[in-house]
Amino acid sequence: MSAPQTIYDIATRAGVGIATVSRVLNGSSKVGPQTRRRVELAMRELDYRPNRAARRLATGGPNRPRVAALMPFFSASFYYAISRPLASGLSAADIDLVLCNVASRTDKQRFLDRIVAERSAEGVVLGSMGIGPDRHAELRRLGIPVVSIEFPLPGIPTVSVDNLKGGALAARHLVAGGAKRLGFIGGPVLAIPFRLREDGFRSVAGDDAPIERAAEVSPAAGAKATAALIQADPTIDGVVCVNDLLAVGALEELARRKRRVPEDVQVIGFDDLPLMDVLGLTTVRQPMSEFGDWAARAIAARIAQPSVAVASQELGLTLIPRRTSRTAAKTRKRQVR
Amino acid sequence: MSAPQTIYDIATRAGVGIATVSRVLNGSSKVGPQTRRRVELAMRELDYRPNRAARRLATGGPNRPRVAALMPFFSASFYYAISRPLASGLSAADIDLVLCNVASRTDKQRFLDRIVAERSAEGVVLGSMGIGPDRHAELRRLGIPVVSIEFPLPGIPTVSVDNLKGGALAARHLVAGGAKRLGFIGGPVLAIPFRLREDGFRSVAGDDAPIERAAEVSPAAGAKATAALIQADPTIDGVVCVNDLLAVGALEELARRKRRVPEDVQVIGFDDLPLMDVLGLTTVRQPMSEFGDWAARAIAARIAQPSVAVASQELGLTLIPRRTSRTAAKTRKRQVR
DNA sequence: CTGTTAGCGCATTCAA
DNA sequence: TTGAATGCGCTAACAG
Repeated sequence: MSAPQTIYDIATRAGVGIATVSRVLNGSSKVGPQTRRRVELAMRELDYRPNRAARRLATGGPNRPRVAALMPFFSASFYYAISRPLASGLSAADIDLVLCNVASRTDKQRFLDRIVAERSAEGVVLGSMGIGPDRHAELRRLGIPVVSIEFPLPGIPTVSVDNLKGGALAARHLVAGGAKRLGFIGGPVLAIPFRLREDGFRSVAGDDAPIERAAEVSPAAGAKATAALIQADPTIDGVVCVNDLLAVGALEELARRKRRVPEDVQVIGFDDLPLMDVLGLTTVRQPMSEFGDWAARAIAARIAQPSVAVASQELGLTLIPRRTSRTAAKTRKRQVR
Repeated sequence: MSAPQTIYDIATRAGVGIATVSRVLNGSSKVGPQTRRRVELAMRELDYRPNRAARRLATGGPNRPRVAALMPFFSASFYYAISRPLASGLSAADIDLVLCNVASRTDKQRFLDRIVAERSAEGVVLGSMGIGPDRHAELRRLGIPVVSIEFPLPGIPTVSVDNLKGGALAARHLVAGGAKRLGFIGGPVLAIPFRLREDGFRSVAGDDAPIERAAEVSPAAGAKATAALIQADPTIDGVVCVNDLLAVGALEELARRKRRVPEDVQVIGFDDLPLMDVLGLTTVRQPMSEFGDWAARAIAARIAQPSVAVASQELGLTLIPRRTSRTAAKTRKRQVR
């Protein structure tokens, strides 16, 4: 590719003034057809492309802020549920949302590098991921506020739930339903929330309870982990899953093995994703849409008033009993915190 | 709010030079603490916010294009499935993706107004929605390319499927499974694809086949429509749904009425959303991720080479037989087109 | 450590 | 219809 051309280059090339170039650029009708053709030709020949920043500066257009949302967006519909209110909230605050689908650690760094190098965002929303203290310092130096969803970071406003308590809640629910031997299906260990739920589970099921960690979060992985769990201990009659998708896989595997749910084995998930009601999965519901709402409000506030701090918030978890667990004496929804 | 301030304003206010202001703005360490405080104070008092365009112009940073994706993003996970590859594809092409969640007609106009007024995007991706010819002309005058997903528009490259054929395919599948009396659950009439599927259905089920149109696309609406359908004609033994979510609702309603699926009533959906395999729903699969891939490639190409046209493309539909339909003599996946 | 000066690329007067 | 000159708000040398 050629080096960036300017209207001067193409004006010279076409033998006209820059004003004329600008005119054809903006589709002004006050340009002779002859001239227009010459200019258009020159633009094509030089592979010219207008500089956005210059245009906006010149036109004095509004200076709408942009926030970059970094999330492993498409790994689970969890983020979908968060993005919806996030997008709406930001839109209402007249802020543009730039989606950054983070699929790997390098992805994340690439996006962040860009943001600081080009100052291409006035705010950053982190979904389920952290940033190093150096990076944080850099962003704060540049005055780019950051808020986090589901990933507590020192000095960064965060919205989260008590995952430790949530894991315990799930385990206790199955125990209340009569489960004697609990197993746990975890997720990738790097995910802090997953680890906390696991710890919570342990706190009630004991340290010797069998645990399987799925490498990825999908029904297939959940099925595989379930098989491993049963192999490890055939007497298991309660499976706590770190996430709904995994739980769905557990259900599939159990059906395949002709184990009745919840009679033989109870299953509980985490999140309460869309369609889980249809599937009848008992789960611990996360307030996903509130996550998005909060993030939108928080980042908008930080951008509007950099000087006033916004406080982190911990939201409540709700146990949603459905068909995959036994309800001892009419268990109802139970609010935690 | 106050009128936009510049660094000159705050420089004057703080009694320093603009360079110093710029320095504190960028977190340069070469500023006396005393001076810095004065500048920061002035900035706060005047509610100063830097002009992004000017910064970028001055720094000569890369001129990354942005494309605005206008979709009813969060109404169905259908768009989620499309956005994923769209985001990845654009990211690979070094293009920013700005999400525009269009919830209403006015929303759409607002976003488009902005784009033309502020030239805030170098490309537009339309998801399941059209634009008027005047708007189209305006965009083309400004040299902002547009591509469309699932909504054929004259003069605009579009990726789509043959919905007419798809509707017929679904109906024929149920007939092949032995259905004698077919009913149809449609969606909002304004949606062209929905209407086409309905027409396709009609072409095989006949004009007198009962049809219910759900006002919104959700399991609840599907259940309601199913009830109405059965009320209209209790002998119905095959339900073709314009969309999977509606089909899920149909399944629920049928279960509630103790009608066996597929023995008493067969059900087929459209899309093949995530988890439909788990639910065992027979459906007509749309190549959603290919939609996103195509859109990313198409808009990137248009932006890179405005002079070369890109052709519309029609993708294939696949029938996915599962547990909610009867397979006469081992029906296999059938590719169309 | 701080101020002065000169562009960045473009839209837009104002004359011609 | 066209061109020359001016400024958008900011960063980055360059002096002091």
